[in-house]
Amino acid sequence: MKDKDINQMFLSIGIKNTKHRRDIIKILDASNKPLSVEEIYLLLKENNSSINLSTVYRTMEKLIEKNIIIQNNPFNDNIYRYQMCKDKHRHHIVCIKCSKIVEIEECPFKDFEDKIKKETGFDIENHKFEIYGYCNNCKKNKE
Amino acid sequence: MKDKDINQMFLSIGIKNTKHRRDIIKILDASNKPLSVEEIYLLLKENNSSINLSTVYRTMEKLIEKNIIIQNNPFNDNIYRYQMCKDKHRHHIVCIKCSKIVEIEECPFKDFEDKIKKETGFDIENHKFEIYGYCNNCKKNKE
DNA sequence: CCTTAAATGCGAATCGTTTGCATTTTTGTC
DNA sequence: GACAAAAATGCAAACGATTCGCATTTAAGG
Repeated sequence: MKDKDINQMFLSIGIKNTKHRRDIIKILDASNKPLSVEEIYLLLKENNSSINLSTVYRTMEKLIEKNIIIQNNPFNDNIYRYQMCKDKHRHHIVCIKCSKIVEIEECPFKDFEDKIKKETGFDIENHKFEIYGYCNNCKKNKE
Repeated sequence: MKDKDINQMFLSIGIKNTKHRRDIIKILDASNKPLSVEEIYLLLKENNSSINLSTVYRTMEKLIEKNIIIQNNPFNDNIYRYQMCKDKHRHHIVCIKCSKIVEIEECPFKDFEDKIKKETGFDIENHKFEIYGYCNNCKKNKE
């Protein structure tokens, strides 16, 4: 994501444009998997950008509120992970052993949502799907 | 679940048969939704069964290890919830406002899992699916 | 430049969960 | 039943991800 686009984004959602926020957006945008606050914090440090953990947390909160990112459920470790809301709705598969995360091409739940809506009467807003297994490397020695 | 069956279960999985554990199994078995440790703890108290929170936590751990129960992902509150491994694989829909939980009849992901397996090369072990919306009562005033 | 509101850093607090350790209970054997 | 060994429990303290209060700094707009 280019600086110009990032500036434009902050302007359009009406939040202040700070270096920390630009850096965080770049990191999330460049990542091919959801990142935890800790991971973002460490990546920022590597890039010589000194930042406080609470600031990362507060930025996540703000970006969720503005629908720029979404918060994923913890896998099994009680740690939230975050990813950009891309145009396309995405799911991921997670390796139980090495925690490798791979994006899944398609989301097959639209039809299912309609069905559930009829069955339960709920107005459906969102869903989360996570799938677990052993990746190519780890499946040889599942231990 | 009857006492006889519970005793038999503890015997067959090789863990000690204590009143606390029997009580917890009964509560989980009777519940139509996943329960948190806190909820189990309070239900036990109501039934005049004094127990320590850590004991509930340790019982959960043991029952997961023996594949008697499964641990669900936190919804949005960072609290784990637990449910019996019934013969049938289940999912739930959660009301965003009042947290009401309703069981969904069917799990449509078997075919999808096969597809993902081919695409990614993962050996798939498990999946978790959660769906969110407003229940019949709450959808009138979403606020 | 100057003002105001928002963002940040820092440290302390929160809260669900885990752990160490002493005590109690279960289980199997005599 | 009594006994020994292993497992389970209670209790209090520790842990760790996240949140919060508050003083300071920074961005945005006139």
